[in-house]
Amino acid sequence: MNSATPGRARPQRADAKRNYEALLAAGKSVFAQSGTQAPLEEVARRAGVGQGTLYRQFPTREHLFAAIMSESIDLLDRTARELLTAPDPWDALVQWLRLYDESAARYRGMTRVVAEGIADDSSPVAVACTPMRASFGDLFDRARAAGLVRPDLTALQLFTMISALPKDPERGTTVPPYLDVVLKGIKP
Amino acid sequence: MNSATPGRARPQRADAKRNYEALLAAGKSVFAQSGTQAPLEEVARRAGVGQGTLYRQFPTREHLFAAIMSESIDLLDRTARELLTAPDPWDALVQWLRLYDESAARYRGMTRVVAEGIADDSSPVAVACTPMRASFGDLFDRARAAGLVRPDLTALQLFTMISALPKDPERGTTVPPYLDVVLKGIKP
DNA sequence: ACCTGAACACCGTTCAAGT
DNA sequence: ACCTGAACACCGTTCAAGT
Repeated sequence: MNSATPGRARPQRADAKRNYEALLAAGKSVFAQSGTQAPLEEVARRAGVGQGTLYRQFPTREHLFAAIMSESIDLLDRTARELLTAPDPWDALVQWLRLYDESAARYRGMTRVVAEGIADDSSPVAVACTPMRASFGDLFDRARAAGLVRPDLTALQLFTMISALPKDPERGTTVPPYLDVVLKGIKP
Repeated sequence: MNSATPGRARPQRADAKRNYEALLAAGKSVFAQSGTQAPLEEVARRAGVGQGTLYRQFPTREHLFAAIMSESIDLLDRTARELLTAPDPWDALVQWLRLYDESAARYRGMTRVVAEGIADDSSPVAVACTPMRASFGDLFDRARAAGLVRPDLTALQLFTMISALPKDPERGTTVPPYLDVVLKGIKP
C-alpha cells in the first residue's frame, strides 16, 4: 500500500469503495488500451458509474494516473531499497533505471505524465512518487558518492531525463540507444 | 524560403495572401505568449479572420507549427551546411545542436511537437524539416565517420532525443546538464 | 454521504451563405 | 475563389435531484 495515495485512509461507504476499485480497474484498462489521452468519459462508462463519481474520486486525470501507478511505484520503491545493499553501486543504479523503464511501458504516455508532473510538488503524481523518489535518491547518491556519476547532476534531474526519453511505439520502452546514451553520459 | 512549406508556390488572391501572413504573425505571437497548446480560436481572432480561414490555410495545428518554424529551419539548414566545412567535425556538431536548442526556445513546447512529428514522414513538421534533416544528417555522418560518435546511433535518433529533452520553463532551452549528458553519451 | 446523468463550458472542425 | 461566423462535435467539469 502506498500511503501517499490520497483519500484512501479514512473510511468510505461500501459503494464508494466499490466504485473506487471499479474506476481504478477501468482506468488501467482504458489507459493500457488507448493511452493516457483517452477520454475520461470512457473510464466512467467502463466502470459503470456516472461521470460525477469519477470526478469525486479523482478530481483530475493526474489523480487517476497517480492511483494507477501506485502499485508500480511501491515495487520500484522496494526494489530501490533492496538494491541499496547490492555490491556494485553503478550496476544497482542501472538495474533500477531499466526496471523503471520497463514498468513505465505498461501504460502508453505514462512517463511523459511523470516527467511533466514530477517537478511540481503539489501534483498528485509527485506526491505518489515521493517515497520512491527518496529511495531512488539514496541509490543515486550512493553511486555519486562513489565517484561513478558526474557531481553536477541530481537524482531528480536524472529521473526526469529518463522519463522524458522517446518511447518505442510498439514496445513502450525507450529505444535501446537512448538509455545507453544517457547511462554513458552521466558518468563523471 | 523553404520550398517544403505547403501551398506557398501557387498564386493566391491578394486577400488570401494577406490572411496567410496575418495568421502566421498571430500564430507566432500566440504561441510565443501562451505556448503551443493555446486555442486556435485565439489565433484567428488576433489575425482578424474567421475560423474557417485559419482551417483553409492551415488544416491542422501542426501545419501552422510547420509554417512558423520554417524560418528557423532555414537558418538551421544553412548553418548545418556551413559547419560542414568547419575544421573540427565534433565541435561543428555540438555547435549546431546548441543552436537548435536555442532556436527552439522561442516557442514553448515546439521541440516536443518536433519530437512527436518527426518520425512520421507524412506529418507537416517532418516535411518542413526535410532539408534541415538532410544537412544535419551530413554533419552528423561526418562526425560519425571520423569515429567521434557511437556507430549504432542515427542522426534522426540524436535529433529526436535532443528534441525530447525537458526544458527549463523560464529560459525555454534544455536544462544545462541534460545537453551535456547527451553529448558525452553519444561518444563511441 | 454518495450517486446519477443532464447541463454547461470550451474549443476544434465543418459548412451554408455571402462577396 | 475565398471569406465569414454560426452550427456541430467532442469531452472535461459542475450541480440539482435522487437514494
